[in-house]
Amino acid sequence: MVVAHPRSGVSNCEDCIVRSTTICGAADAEAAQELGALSRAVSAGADLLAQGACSGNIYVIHRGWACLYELLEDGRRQILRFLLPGDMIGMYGEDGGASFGAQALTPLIACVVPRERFLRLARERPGLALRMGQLMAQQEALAYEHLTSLGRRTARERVAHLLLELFYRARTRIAPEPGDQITLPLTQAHLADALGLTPVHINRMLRALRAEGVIELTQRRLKVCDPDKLATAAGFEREVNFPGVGARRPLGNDGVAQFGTG
Amino acid sequence: MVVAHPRSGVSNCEDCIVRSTTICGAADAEAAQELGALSRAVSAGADLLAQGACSGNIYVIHRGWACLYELLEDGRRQILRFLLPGDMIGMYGEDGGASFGAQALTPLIACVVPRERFLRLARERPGLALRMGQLMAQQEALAYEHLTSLGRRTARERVAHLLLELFYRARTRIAPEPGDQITLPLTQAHLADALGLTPVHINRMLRALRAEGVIELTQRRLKVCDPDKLATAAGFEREVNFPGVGARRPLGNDGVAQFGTG
DNA sequence: CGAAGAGTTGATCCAAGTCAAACGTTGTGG
DNA sequence: CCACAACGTTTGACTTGGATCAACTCTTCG
Repeated sequence: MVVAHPRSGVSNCEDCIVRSTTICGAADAEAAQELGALSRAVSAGADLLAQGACSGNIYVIHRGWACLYELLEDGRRQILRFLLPGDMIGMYGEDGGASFGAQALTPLIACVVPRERFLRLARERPGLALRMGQLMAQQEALAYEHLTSLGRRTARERVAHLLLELFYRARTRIAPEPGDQITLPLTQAHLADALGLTPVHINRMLRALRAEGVIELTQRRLKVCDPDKLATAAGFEREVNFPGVGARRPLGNDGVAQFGTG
Repeated sequence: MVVAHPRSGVSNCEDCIVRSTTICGAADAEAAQELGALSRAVSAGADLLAQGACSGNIYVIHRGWACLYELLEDGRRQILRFLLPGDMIGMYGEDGGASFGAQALTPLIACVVPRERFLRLARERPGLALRMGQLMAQQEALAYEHLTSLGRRTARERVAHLLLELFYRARTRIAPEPGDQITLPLTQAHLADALGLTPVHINRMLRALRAEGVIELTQRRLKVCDPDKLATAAGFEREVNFPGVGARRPLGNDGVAQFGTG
């Protein structure tokens, strides 16, 4: 259920760990205050934004995971993007209702910015508008990378590619955890809906990667045991390159420490 | 081959038929002049922008068709987007080379805007920056629609969906032709690379649609004989809805005249 | 005319889907 | 604290949509 946050607005924009990576990084103090003025808490599994709804808002993820999805009329679902802290949705107009929905995957806190308010701020601050364009360009590149996966990569490559991307993104957006692990709050059905496969087939690909000692994945935790093998399985032959994540590093070093520092 | 346009800049921005639909629509006279100052002609089949190149430019298609693509290391190709007059590429940074390439499908004229010049203009003109964000949001929505096709639609649905989208987009971007036809300068191999299928299978789907009297497609001309059947084949059950194209119309009227006038 | 590219067709194969049945985990309420 | 329900994962047997392979034909254009 959607619940009003006990106190409107996130507690403290100055301490926000994703501020520099998101739209607020380009906002002066006054604008930042307006952007962070409202927030909403959503429980895991509930919709932050229902497909077809007219919310009139932009949402910036503050804490937790969500996914952007499209539902077809017969119930098939495509997950378009996983949303991490700092990610933004709602820039696309909603005449006739939002084309895409967003569902919380964990308990979620999102900053709520009425679209009109954002436009007013941005009309006076070119830096804000440009920053938004830059973020959208990153999203677009990420969407294209995803598109290539669905169109031209095998099931195994898709799974490896997505795990690598999520591992990398989570490391840069969420306070790092001890060891080369991340919390991955997704079911195999989520991976299936993101990758255009069935949960059964996702399961087989994951088991294979586990059997080969490439990853460990249990109880919502992902550990990348062999980053190079995972990159190879994802189809990277020379270097790891994630347009839209801002990540590019040569292959050939072992260990995981390089991730997030390039 | 890439050839310098005989006279730098397109002949006349005032007469540009896509001006209002693209970035230039938000530009004052001075900015418009700077945006249209340089252009480049590219012959059919040549790259406007090679994947991996560092051009430092934004390109706005002025005349002709192109496609944005990603090439995998083993030669597999994914077409990410078909570019029509008014479409823009190159907003995403190119540190280490462009992640995606763009190839002309017909003789092409594109306006060339050095990225630094655009940023300078946009820093002084919030309207320009906002317009860019709006266009990118449209592109993003279109990319998501494409993503859903590759992930969750059958081959037949994908083909019908893409034809409908291209038919609709071409009608709004290119001077309309007599009859319910458009020029579609694509080979079946292009459709295959866009839809994640093989040319052989594209051929079978097209033949089926032709045999059912839904479309006619010969010699680079597409005629939509039965728009409702095509919409149904694309998976639309109630209304045609193209996020990112700005098109939404109810099903149930015959004829094609409604397209492009909504 | 002849060569290269694009479209067409049939035969066969295989990656991923479907179906079905356990088995594990998690959370909840009695 | 246990029992049970709901949900997620695993596994095997079988099917299928689309790929692959291999001709052959039709256009286009120099």
